[in-house]
Amino acid sequence: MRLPAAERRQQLLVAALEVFAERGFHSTSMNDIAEAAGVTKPVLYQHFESKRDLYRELLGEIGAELQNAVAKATVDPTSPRGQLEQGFDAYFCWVNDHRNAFDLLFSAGTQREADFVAAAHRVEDAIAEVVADNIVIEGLTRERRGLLAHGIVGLAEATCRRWLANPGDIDHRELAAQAGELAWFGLRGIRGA
Amino acid sequence: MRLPAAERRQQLLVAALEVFAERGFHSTSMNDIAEAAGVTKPVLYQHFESKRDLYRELLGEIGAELQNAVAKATVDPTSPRGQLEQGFDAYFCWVNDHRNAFDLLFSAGTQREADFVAAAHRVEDAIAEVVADNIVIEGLTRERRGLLAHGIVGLAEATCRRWLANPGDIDHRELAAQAGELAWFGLRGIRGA
DNA sequence: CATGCGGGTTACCGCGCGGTAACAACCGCG
DNA sequence: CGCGGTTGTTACCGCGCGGTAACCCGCATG
Repeated sequence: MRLPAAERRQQLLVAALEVFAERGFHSTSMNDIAEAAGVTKPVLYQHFESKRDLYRELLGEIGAELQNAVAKATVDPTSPRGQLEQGFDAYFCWVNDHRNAFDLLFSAGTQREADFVAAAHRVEDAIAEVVADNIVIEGLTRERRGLLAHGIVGLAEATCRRWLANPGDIDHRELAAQAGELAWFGLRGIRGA
Repeated sequence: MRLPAAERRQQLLVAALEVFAERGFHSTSMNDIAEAAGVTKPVLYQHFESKRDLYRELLGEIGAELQNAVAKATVDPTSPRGQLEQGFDAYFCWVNDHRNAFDLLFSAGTQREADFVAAAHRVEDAIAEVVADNIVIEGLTRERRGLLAHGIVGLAEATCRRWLANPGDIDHRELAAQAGELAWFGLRGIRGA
């Protein structure tokens, strides 16, 4: 069945996300994606310059979404601890609703392709920045704060992976509460230089 | 120059590690590795069944090393908090001495190749298990403990990545102290159900 | 009915890479 | 010296995949 360009493009992105997330970048051929979308290869090339281009576009969209979700959840002027927990919750919630996207960003073949890696890092950095802004400890190097923030972002990532990998269905709120506690009390314990 | 089989094999592993760590699995050809080792392709195939086989072997060796380093550092019967810090220190220290290996395990092309990913996960799981054993909080599900442990392992990983990515040369001990504090006080703050 | 255009398909190219077969040089040994 | 085994090399194959050229079809319009 034929579709107008805009819709087709969107559908291709959806299909590509699914296949890429499942099989990774390199193990996925353009044919695979086309087939998954019920069309043939050249159609893909009508909408995207190249395979890498398609992948990049996905990464960009997805990364912006996640970044946005976290940023939006943390501007709300509540207690610092609340901000932290809300941030985690937004993160986990988003992941819960976009597992494929999460896989694509942080598990699938995004690794080691220079520009891809850069895209994923940009997201992590952006989120870490938000976290870092909420770390208020006297006598701490900027660099040290950055390390802590990245550590916490990594904590969120790893927690997610374990969460998704295991069948035990824990609500993302409980998870956020736990991770939030861990991070919060951890940060409170840090002594400034 | 000609080498006895055992030595050549070892040298090939070293060369392969370097190239794989730099360019990732898929972007590295067998020719690249051979060239980096100063030989030609068929020599590689005299020592390793296939490209994947070579990669697997590297992952296995490296993973075991890291796992070992952490495990050895934590059997020492000191305070729980000391164990935690020593664990981190062993981790960071090992990474410091084997940056390529770390890259290969957790950053490079270990991507989405099912068995490769599994190898990396085995290492994380093993380390997380060690961590989990040291978490003694009443009223916590086994699953919850696992999540915390994986979170902490992820924290270590992410901290490392940020550490290596940035020029600022911080000593791995300082890093371990900081991460240890974060994790320790974080865990102390967790309330059992 | 002609016509033009947007959406799709078939069929193909070229290249790079994993992998191999066949051959060549070097060693120790009787 | 001749001889076997070990270490390397040159030259090749086949295939899969990214990417493309050329063609097709149906619809809206005058």
